[in-house]
Amino acid sequence: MPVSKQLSSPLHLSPKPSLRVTKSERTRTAILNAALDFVWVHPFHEMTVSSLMASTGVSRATFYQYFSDLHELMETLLDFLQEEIFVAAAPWISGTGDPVSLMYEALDGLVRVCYERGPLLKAIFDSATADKRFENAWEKFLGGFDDAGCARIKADQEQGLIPDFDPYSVMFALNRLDAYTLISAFGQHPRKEPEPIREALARIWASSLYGAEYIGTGASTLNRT
Amino acid sequence: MPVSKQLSSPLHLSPKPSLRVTKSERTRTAILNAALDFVWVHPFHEMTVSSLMASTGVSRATFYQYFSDLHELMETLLDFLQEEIFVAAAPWISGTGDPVSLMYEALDGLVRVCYERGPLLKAIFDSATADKRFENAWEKFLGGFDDAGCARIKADQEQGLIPDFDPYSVMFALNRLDAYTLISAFGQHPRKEPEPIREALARIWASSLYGAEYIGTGASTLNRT
DNA sequence: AGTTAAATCTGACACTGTGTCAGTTTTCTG
DNA sequence: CAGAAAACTGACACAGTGTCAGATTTAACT
Repeated sequence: MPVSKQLSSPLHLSPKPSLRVTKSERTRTAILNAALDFVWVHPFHEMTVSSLMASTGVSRATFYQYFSDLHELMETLLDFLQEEIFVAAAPWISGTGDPVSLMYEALDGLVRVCYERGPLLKAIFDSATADKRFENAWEKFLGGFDDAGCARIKADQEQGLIPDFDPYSVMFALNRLDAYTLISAFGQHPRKEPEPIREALARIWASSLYGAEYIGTGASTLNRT
Repeated sequence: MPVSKQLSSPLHLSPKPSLRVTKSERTRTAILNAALDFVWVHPFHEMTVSSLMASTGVSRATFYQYFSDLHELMETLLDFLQEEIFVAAAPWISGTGDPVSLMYEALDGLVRVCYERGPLLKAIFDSATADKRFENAWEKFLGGFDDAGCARIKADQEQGLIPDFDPYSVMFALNRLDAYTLISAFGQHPRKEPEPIREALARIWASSLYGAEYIGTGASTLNRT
């Protein structure tokens, strides 16, 4: 019998550490954690309010006390993931120092977070295709990176580090590159190995922005888990 | 009153030109065309069998004589689009001559097709997220380009035209770059302008594969519509 | 500890959309 | 133009959604 590779279980949320933890807070967190567990194993389109609430012990109707529908639930999880991704990408977006090293650092962190959260990321992405409001939220999320990255390119262009081209459309494309590559690679079971993906993204970013001579400068920290 | 930019209407399918056009063929084509019309204007998740059949004049139950569900319908449209995309991408995949020019030519055709078919492409993509079988078909579609592009990279690496790196993961990433960039840019109303997108993709491909010195070599044919 | 208003939860209902089937109507072949 | 095959249909059972009036539980305050 082949030993199947065990998935690491998803990180759970815990209620805000206030003095009194009300029942309401506990229930809400239980629902969110049930959703995290669910999407780790099942594709988003199999998620129903019933299947979710079954694993919490409270009734289906209760779900609607906390979320207006499944998309609002997923939007909450996006907020949570967004935070982690912002932190990871921060170096290149707002850091100071050598832009090329900062870019490698940001990409490194981004790959790590997306690898850890792979199935969640994919579920969020999938749920965005079935709801107008959530799709807007997702596009705003990506759009934030378009604008921030665009600003960084302009700054580096003024310093002569990046050749002169339309920063917006290149940034638009590079962000979609990251998003869909990471979702494809890490949103499935089994996930692809992170290291080759990180190298491919780093190569493409480095050569497109700063030129071939910088390729391979960045050292991966992915292996010190 | 502001004049809203008119969308060009979607190209329709016609039944195979055989001697006798049976009623069955006509009905099937009518359903496919109704779907083309529908996704040009509405997002995929608003498509129901009823809404589709309403615009054909035949009853809802008839739909199931031709397709087992909406995803099978979309799979049929994918086959149709796939053909156009293969033709567009053929130069770089299997053409002979200067690889850099061939790459520009393929990218040029790809952008043109995806611009013309934008909303259809997006609808196909969206429907793939809600069905296991169709998701596999979509991944096989992209996977075909991964393999073909990979072979081209290897061939060009042996000729010293492309630096030595793991061809698979770079090709994986570049294909996801194209797919999601084109879907994002042209799957919405209004679509983005094709020319800046083409330039961004061409820049990224050229610098990642053949090096900075080739950027800008390719002349666009996008404007001779 | 006991009371009670507010917070939380629930069963039951109306609704939308799916996929199927027995039976009717239309097509078109010989 | 007869009749078998092809095409179509109304009606049904099912699965999932979102809502609401009322039941139950919580926890704040004597």
